[in-house]
Amino acid sequence: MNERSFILGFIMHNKHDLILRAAEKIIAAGGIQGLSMQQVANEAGVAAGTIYRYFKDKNELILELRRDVLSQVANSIFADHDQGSLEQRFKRIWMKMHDYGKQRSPTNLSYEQYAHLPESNTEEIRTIEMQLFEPLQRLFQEGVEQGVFQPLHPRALYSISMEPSMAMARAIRRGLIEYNAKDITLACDICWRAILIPTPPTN
Amino acid sequence: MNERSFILGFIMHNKHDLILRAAEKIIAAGGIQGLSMQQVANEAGVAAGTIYRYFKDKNELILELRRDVLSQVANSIFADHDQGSLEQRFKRIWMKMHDYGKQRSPTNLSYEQYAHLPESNTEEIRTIEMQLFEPLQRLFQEGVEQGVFQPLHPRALYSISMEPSMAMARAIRRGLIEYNAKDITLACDICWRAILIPTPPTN
Amino acid sequence: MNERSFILGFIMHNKHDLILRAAEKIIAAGGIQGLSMQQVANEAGVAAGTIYRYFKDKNELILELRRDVLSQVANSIFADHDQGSLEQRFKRIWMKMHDYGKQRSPTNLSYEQYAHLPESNTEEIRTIEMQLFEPLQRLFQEGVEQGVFQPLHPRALYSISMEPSMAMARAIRRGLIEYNAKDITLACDICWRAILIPTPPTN
Amino acid sequence: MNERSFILGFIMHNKHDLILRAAEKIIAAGGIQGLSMQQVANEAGVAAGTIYRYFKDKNELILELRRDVLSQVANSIFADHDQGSLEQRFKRIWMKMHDYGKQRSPTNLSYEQYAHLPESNTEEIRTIEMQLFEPLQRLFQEGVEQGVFQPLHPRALYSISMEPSMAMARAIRRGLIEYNAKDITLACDICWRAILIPTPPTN
DNA sequence: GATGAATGAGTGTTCATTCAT
DNA sequence: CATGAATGAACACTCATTCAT
Repeated sequence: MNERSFILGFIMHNKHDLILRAAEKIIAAGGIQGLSMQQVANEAGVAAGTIYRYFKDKNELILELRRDVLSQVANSIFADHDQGSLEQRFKRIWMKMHDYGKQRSPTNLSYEQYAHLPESNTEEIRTIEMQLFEPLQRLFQEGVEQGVFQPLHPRALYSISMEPSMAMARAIRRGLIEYNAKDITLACDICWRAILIPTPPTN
Repeated sequence: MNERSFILGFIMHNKHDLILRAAEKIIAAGGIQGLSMQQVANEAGVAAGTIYRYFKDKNELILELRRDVLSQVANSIFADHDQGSLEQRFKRIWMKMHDYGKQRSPTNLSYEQYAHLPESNTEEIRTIEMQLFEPLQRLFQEGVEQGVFQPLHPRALYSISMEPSMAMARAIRRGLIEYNAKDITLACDICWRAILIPTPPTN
Repeated sequence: MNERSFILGFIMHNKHDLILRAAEKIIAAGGIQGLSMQQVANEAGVAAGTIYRYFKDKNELILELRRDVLSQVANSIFADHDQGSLEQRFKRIWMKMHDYGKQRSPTNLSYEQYAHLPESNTEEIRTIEMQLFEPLQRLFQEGVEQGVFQPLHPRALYSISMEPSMAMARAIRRGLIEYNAKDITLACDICWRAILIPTPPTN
Repeated sequence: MNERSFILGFIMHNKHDLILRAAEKIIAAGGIQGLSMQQVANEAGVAAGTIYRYFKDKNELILELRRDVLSQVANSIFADHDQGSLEQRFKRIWMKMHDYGKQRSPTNLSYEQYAHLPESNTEEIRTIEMQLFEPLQRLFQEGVEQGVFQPLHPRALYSISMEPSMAMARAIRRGLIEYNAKDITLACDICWRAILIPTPPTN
C-alpha cells in the first residue's frame, strides 16, 4: 500500500493518493482511453500542473495506479489466507475473489480494465502480479505436493479453478446471469473438486 | 478498381478488408487506445481519406472490425460443432478455443482487446455475441436437460468449463506456463468432468 | 446568356449549364461557403470528375456562375428598358428590381450572396456589372443632362434611388416588413421624386 | 496573467480581444469563408489551442465577433443620437453611417460581411440588431407619429433613406464614385427630404 | 467523354505537458 | 509548493482535384 497520511486511520488525504483515486474513478467510469489529465485534475480538485509534481507523466500515473489497484485487490482477497485446510483456504479465496469481482467499485472496475491490457509494461507489472498472487501460488503448490491436486502447473490450476470465479462475477455484474447464492456455492465447490485427484471409492 | 481478388483463393484484397486487417493488426499490437486513423492508413497502404470511403468514421471502423473479428473467431471455433456426443462436442470446442487463444494472430489478439472492453456498444454487439456463441449455449442446455450437467445457468457452465480454456491459452501465450500437450488434454478433461453430475459408483 | 442547346426552346440540357444550375441551387440554400464539388455533382447528376471537363476549378465555376447570375438578373430587369418617358423607365426598372429581389428563386438568392462579397475577382466582374447595368447608367445620365435629376454621379443617384428597391425587397423577403402593394408604389414614387430637382411652384 | 491592460487607455490587450481583433482582420480581408483557426492564431500571435480557452469553437468565435462588431458599429453611429431636432438627428446618423461605411477598417469590412449573410443565427442576432438600431427605429416612429414622415413602416423608411448612406459609402470605398463632400451633403439632404410629407406651398 | 476511387493537404479540435507567476 | 494559461503536436475528418479505367 502506498498511503502516506491517515485521517482517523481511514481516508488518505495527501495529494498523491487523491490523484490516484481520481484517476481510478475516471477509468472505472470511462475506460483507460477516456482518461485525460484535466479530468483527473478536476476530479481530484487540484490544478493540472500539480499532477506533475507527483507523477512524471501520464504513463507513470497509469502505471502507479495499476500497481496500487493490484495491491488493493490482493489485500482484499488474501486476508487471512493461511488459516485452515487447503479446501477452506481455496474456497475462502474463491468466494472473496467472486465477491470482489461482483462489485462496481472504482477499484474493481479499473482493475478489470488493466487485467486485459495487451502486454504493456510487462516486466515490472508481472513481478508485482507474481508477488501478490504468491499465496495462491503456494496454495496450489502445496496441493500438488501433497498429491491432492491434479499434477499441473500452479498457473494452470489457477486458470481452471479460479478464473471461473472472476468470470462468473463479471457475468453477474453485467447482468448476464442472475445472482443466486446457492449457485455460487455450487460453482465454488465444482471448481474445488475439479482440480482434485479423484480418490478411488472406498468400499 | 476494387473487385475482390484472391491470393491462393484465400485472402481478400479489396480496400475495405485491407483496412480492416490493418486496424486489426494495430489493435493487436498496441491496443484500441493506440489506434489512429493515420496509422491504419499507413499500415493499409492507402491515404487517410480513403478509409472514409469505406467507413463512416472511426467508431464505425472499430465496430465493424469487432463484428468481423467476432465472426472469424466463431467460425474457427464452431466448425463441425454438431458432430458427435456431448463430450466429443464439448472437447472439440474446448480444444479449438484453446488452440485459437494461444495464437499470436492479429485476429486473436484484437479479439482479446474487444472481449474485455468496459460496456461499449452493448446492444448490437451483445446480440451478435449471443448468435455466434449459440452452439455453445445449446450444448450446455442439452446437457442440463439430459441431467448430465450440473443444474446451472448455461452461462455459468460456460464460465466454469470454457473460460479456463481461454485463460490457459492466454497464460501459455504470455509465457506464464510452458506448453505441454498432455497437460492441455488433462485440463480439457478436468473441465469436462467438472460440470458433470457425479454418477454414483456402480458395483 | 450562355445556354448551348434548347429542348422545346426552353430548358437547357447541356452539362455545363446543368452544373451551373446545380451550383446556383446549393448556394441559394446554404451560402457560398457551403458549396462542395461533390454536392454540385450530386445535384447535377454527374460524377465529380465531370465538373472539371467544364470548369477549370472551383474558383472558375463560382466565377462563371457569378457572371451567369448577373446576366440573368440584368435580363429580367432591363427588358423593354428603353420604352417611354424617364419616369416610366425609372419606375419600371424600380418595380422589376423590387419584384425580382422579393423572390426566393435560386438565382436571386445566389445573386444576393455574390453582391456583397468582399472584393473578389474585381476587375472582370466589375466590367460585367458595368455593362449589364449600363441601361440604368444611361437613364441617370440622361436625367442629369436634361437637368431633371440632381447633379450627382449616376452611381450616387443609383445608390439613393435604386438601392432602396432591393433593400425593401430584402426586408420583405426576410419577413421584416409585411408586403403591401400600395406602400411599394408609394416607396417607388418617393424614390423617383427624391432625385428630381424640385421645380418652383408655378403660380 | 490575463488581466486587461490598456495602451493609451484605449486598446485592450487581453487574449480574448486579441483573438477577436485577429479574426476581424482576417474576415475583413478574405471573407468569412476564408477564416481558419490557424490563421487567427497566427494573426493573434497565439497558439491554435489557446483560442479554445476563450471560445468554445469556431462557431462561437464567429458569433461573438458578430455581436462585438455589431455593437462597435452601433456605438460609433448612435453617439449623441438624442440631441436636437428630427432633422438634426437624422442627418447626424446618416453622416456617421456614411463616414463609418467609407472606412476600410477591419471592423467595418467585417461588418459588411456579416450584414449580408444568408440567414444564419437568426434569433439572437436579430434581437441584438433590433436593440442596437432601436434609436433609429424610434426616430422614424416619432417622425411618422408627428405626421412629418411618409406613412410607411419604419423599416421601409430606413430602406429608403438610410440604406443609400451605406450604399454610397460602399461605392466610394470601392472606387466607383469619387468622394466629394458637397455631393455627400446633397445626398444626405435628398434622403432626408425624400421621406418627408411635402408641405403645400404657402402663398 | 464520363466516371468515381483515390489522394493528401488542410480543417477544427483535443490534450499532455510546461512554466511564469 | 501550487496554479492554470499557454503551447503545439497529434488527432479525426473533409474536400478539391486527379487519373486509370
